[in-house]
Amino acid sequence: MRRSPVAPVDVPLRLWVVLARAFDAVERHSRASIARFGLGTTEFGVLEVLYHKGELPVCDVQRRILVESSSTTYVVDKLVKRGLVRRRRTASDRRVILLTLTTAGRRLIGGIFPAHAQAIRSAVAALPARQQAQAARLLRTLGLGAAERLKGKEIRAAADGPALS
Amino acid sequence: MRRSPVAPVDVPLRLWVVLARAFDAVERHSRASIARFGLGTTEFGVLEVLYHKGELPVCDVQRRILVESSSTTYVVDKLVKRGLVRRRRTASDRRVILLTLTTAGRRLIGGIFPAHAQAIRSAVAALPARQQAQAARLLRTLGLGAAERLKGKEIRAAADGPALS
DNA sequence: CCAAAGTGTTTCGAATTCGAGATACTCGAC
DNA sequence: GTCGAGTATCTCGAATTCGAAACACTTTGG
Repeated sequence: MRRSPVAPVDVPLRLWVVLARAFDAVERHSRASIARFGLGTTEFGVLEVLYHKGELPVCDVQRRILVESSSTTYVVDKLVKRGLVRRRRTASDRRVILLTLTTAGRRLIGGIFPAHAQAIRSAVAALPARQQAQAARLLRTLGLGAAERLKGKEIRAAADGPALS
Repeated sequence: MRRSPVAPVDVPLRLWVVLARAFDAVERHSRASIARFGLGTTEFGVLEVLYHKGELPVCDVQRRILVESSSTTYVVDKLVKRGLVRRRRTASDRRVILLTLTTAGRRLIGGIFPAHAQAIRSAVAALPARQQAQAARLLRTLGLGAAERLKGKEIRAAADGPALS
């Protein structure tokens, strides 16, 4: 009677699977929490970043909410139309557009955020605090490493692609 | 001179942020790896599940690829049109539709999978094997717990919603 | 056997996201 | 200064995803 009838399980692949599943499950909590207030995930993301970091260029916001630039424009447009966010030009660099919360926007996110934070706490509560911190450390390393390798690949692809085709 | 000028950082929120970032970074590797072969993430997901598990009902496939049922129909349709997957009815339960790879589908995914697995290994290589296993354990607990709490909430919402409105 | 509740799959329309490519601007090398 | 590469933002069309609801079938409990 063998212990492992098929394969000794590929650890990296297993990590990727459980990472995706964990993200999905927690994201559903997050989504549900946010949906209560009539916002989408990325809309909430924009408001939250501006709430905690203050006025920021679109590109900085984009990096934090993990969607492409064209999607960011779309989301910001909606928030501007709803009177929650304002666009403003800078003198220092005329390419960038700064985003700020309006008073209404600040009031909205300020009222929502605590409940949302609570929802996230409950979502990850299967791990005790100590293990949450440990998981966070490991995930940070994992994420930074993956992002780093990604940058390398992009550069290689950009150099190879046009040159070799 | 204080150690922590602002806040002592909320561990659950930080965990959620690094989880999302790690997922995003690894997912980009995965996406890029899969795109080389002219497939989308979910298309690949369907092929891979069928490759490793054999013939399966649509609903089983759906649970594993983490998209809603309507999206599953959409993706399976595309794969059927491309001649990679076949739909088949069962006598035992006439509601379910079984999915299988065609010969072409099996050949395709069989040729692709090793390279993809390699891409994933490289994506998560920032963590040594020991820590990968540790992260996988923590994420498994986290994901299962979050999914569990989610089920509870849905039931509560279904009971509350219609009754109280 | 029947009704009601539950499950598996699909349809449809709307919302979101992406990718490629414009546009406008900055910066560094020459 | 000016050319070219790089950056910030936006536009547009296409692909993907979702949610709600329809439909077909099965199961459960009288």
